[in-house]
This record gives sequence, C-alpha cells and structure tokens, in this order.
Amino acid sequence: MPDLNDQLGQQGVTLADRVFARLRQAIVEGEIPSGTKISEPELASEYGISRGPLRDAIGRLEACHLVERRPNVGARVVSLTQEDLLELYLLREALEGMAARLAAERMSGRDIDELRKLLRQHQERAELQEGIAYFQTEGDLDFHYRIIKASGNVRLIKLLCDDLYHLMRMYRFQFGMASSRALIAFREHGHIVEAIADRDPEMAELIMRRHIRSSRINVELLFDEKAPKGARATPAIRSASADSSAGAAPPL
Amino acid sequence: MPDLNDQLGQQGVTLADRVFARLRQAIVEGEIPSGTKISEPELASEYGISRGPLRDAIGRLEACHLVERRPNVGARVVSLTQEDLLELYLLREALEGMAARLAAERMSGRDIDELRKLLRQHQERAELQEGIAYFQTEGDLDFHYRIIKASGNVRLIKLLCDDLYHLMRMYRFQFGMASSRALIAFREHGHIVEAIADRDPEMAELIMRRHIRSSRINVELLFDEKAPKGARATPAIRSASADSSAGAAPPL
DNA sequence: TACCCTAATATTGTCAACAATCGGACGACA
DNA sequence: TGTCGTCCGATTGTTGACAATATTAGGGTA
Repeated sequence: MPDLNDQLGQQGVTLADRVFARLRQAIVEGEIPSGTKISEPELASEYGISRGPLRDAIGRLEACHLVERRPNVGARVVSLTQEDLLELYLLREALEGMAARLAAERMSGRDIDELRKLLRQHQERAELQEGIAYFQTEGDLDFHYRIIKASGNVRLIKLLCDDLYHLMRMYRFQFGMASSRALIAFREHGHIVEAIADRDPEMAELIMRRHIRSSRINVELLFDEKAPKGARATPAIRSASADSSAGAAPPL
Repeated sequence: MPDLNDQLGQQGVTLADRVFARLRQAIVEGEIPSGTKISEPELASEYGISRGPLRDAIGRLEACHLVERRPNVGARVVSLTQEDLLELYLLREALEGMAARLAAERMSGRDIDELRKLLRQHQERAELQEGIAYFQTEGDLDFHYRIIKASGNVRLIKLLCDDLYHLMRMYRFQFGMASSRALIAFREHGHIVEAIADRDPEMAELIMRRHIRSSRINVELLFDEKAPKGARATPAIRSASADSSAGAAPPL
C-alpha cells in the first residue's frame, strides 16, 4: 500500500503539518476513540508543543470532518453514525462512478497494466486467505485509490483522497468491515478493469456504481441484523489520552 | 436570495469566524483579485486584529480551496483556470445529479410547491429582463441550492454549499457568465421540478446532469472563441489591499 | 556581462501570557 | 425536594513577542 497520501518530498514541513498527520492517523485508526473530547492543553503538553500549531491542526481536522468544533466549547472526534456511513457510500457511488468513467477515457495503457498487476497481487493474497481479509488489508481501498488518481480530475482526486478516503478508513477501523463480500468485490474489481481496458466509459461507470451500491447494501444488511436501531459506534465518551498506556508520544 | 449560508443564530461567533466570512466574500466577489498574495501583517492591521484569528481564517479558506498556501512562503488567492472550471462542472454533474435524484425521492410536497413558487418569481424577473441576467442575479445558483438542500444528504449539502458553491460564485464574478443560455436554463429548471413532482428520481437525475453538462459545454465554447489557449483570469499579480480605496475596513 | 555567493530584510511559524466564555458545583428559595 | 441563580474553575479565543525560513538586493568572480 505505497504512497497513499504522499506528502513526502514537499519541502518545508511545518510543525502543524506533522501534528495534523499524526492526529489524523490516531483518529482514523481508533487510537483516539470517536466522541473523545480534544483537550488542547492536554494534547499540547503530551506532544510537547504549543497550542498554536495544535489549534491549526485541529482546524484542518475539522475541515476533513474528522472532528467537530463548537466555539468556546472545544473539539471532539466525530461520532460515526450509520446514517453518515450510508451517505458516504452514496457520495462515493456518484464520485467514483465518475472517476471510473474518466479513467476509462484517459488512463494510459501502461497504467492499465499496472492496475492489472495490482489485481494479480491481490489475488495471490486473496487466495491465501480465502477471501476473508480483502477489506481489512486495505486492498479494496488501494484499488479504488488508483482508479480515482487515474481520473486525472484534480478536484475529484483531492476530495476523495484527502477527505473521504480517511473517513472510509476510520469506519473500517471502527466497524470491522464485512468479509462476506470480499471475493465478489474482488471479481467486480476485475470487471471494472476490463471495462477500462475496453475504453468503455459508460460501462466502467455503471459497474463501479453497482459495485459501491452493493457494498452499501451489504453494510445496511449488516447494520440491520446487528443493531436494529441506528446505533453509534462508541457509546462511551472518553477523554483523549486519558489512558496514556503508550507513554509520552515520540517527538515530532 | 435569502439565507444562502445562514450562519446566523448559532451562538458563539468567534472573531476568526467573522474574518473568515468576510475574507471569503471579498475573495469570491473579486474585491481581492485572484492570484493576490495574502500578507498576514497587512491584513491584520487593516482589520485591526491580531495574526492569530487571521491565520485561522486563512486556514479555513485553504480548506475551501479559495487560497493556496505554501509553508514559510504564504498564502495567495487561487488562480482560476479554465481546466479547473471544467473539472468543477464535471463534479457538479455527478453530485447535483445525485442531489436531484434524492430530492425526487424525499422532497416534501410542500417544498416542491415552494420550488415552483421560486421558479415563478424567476420567470417574472426573467420576463422583465428578457433572459439576459438569469445567471448574474444568482437565480440559477439559488435554484440549484434548493435542490441540493432538498436532497437531505448532509454530507452532500456541506460539500456543495460550503465549498463548491462559493467557487462557482467566484467564477461567475470573474468571468461574467454567458447569458445566451439563460432562457434555456430556466426552462430546464422547470423540467427538473416536474420530474421531482412526478417522483421520478431517474428522470430528475438525468435532466439535471444534462442541464449541467450543457452549461459546461456552453462555457467551453465561450472559452474557445474568447481565448483559444488555456488562459488565466487574472494575469497580473497584485498585492492585497494595495489599493485601499475603500479606506479602512469596518469593524468586525 | 552573466553567474554565484552572501547578507540584509521581511514574512511566516511558534511560543507563552492575557482575556473572554462556558460548564459544573454549591447554595438559596419556592 | 426540585428548581433556579450565582460563583468558581477550567477551557478556549486572542494577543504580542520571539525564532526560523524564504525572498531579494548587492557585491565579487569567472
């Protein structure tokens, strides 16, 4: 899963950049649970920095919709809801469908070969694990990531890869994603690549939309059998770094 | 054009909020031309505030893609390009198509009546001005705004109304939008409302997508005849508030 | 004259202290 | 006993000063 969000190489990395990247990872991977209140003095002392860059980082997290902020009250990590996840899937259906169409129009033959190679790698791993962990290994997101990049639409790429992508990862960390669809999803990926290789934009969009819609419906079913009513991921509200089991954070 | 972005009523409006709203308006309406370097000390003294909340506001502008920032160098208002505008239209085609579909599924009968009333109001104004100013008066954006809100998808609403909407307005202020399509656009709006009233989601999406696609193609033609090669809106780079003709800014 | 290196300057990034605001606890009163 | 008002503590918002970095002007050399 190389260079998912390559902020590397760009000279001049500020302190706020690093703490932002770090906080985002901590939030997405569940280290800071959703619903947690973000205490500025606490986090600042933990990271050994001032509140200035920290506030900057929190502001960016708010822009990514990873934290919610109320004036004079504070910021807290978003509470993931079933409704929001479904909305996210609807958005992806529209946006990634568009990405697939553009990719079919503009993707270079060389990149298509790369995409095929990626799928073969997934197949090797998938065969080993009998399709139980396609979503957990981020292989699914990796595939979608490439399609999006191949669309060539800068604004679309930023939107999906900088914001929605991290939210999807957060949901996957919170609710362990269903594996029942892993093999099906893998095959659908293959169909998408075929449509792109055939230079059939409408078909590529159609399959991609159906692919994401199927995922959404699968998630809906999962929710319905687990928790009939719209349930939140983390009922308990804990304070950030209340359990500093990992000790002080390493230097930025 | 009431309550386009009603931040009213929410208690606790911070200083950064106000300067953000103000800077955004100044940028969108061209008061601060695109390409302008944002000087923090300059603006801070002009607004009579410290650099802290100003930096916060600039950070939010960056999140809206209204300014671009490079570490240790500074922020400058985005340069609008032809390519970016076309990308924006493509995004809108996908997103607002989705919005129209959802609106057809979920919009209340009362809201549909409101929408019809809005169109009648537009017609009265349009008849007066013989279809020369449908875009300039923001009537077009107002209509789209309502459809988006009616979709009920919170994430979609935030994305379109908080970010893309202001960018579209900015483009309209920079390049005075074409009026040749005004009457056609108005009629297409009517067809969209009909599809929604018929509870025909697929039709609503189809018409909306064609509607936006037509706008895009119209813009493309406009560009081609005006400037054959991809040209920028503002060739000259000026410094912000270099011409403080309006004097000092009113208090926040 | 063109190029490179150096130094001055201005701007941004960061820090620590001050002011404003909110949430919760305590106590008074119906 | 329940509810309202007030006070206190803590957190956030804001400010001005300090440090680090990039841009620009100038001089020296090939």
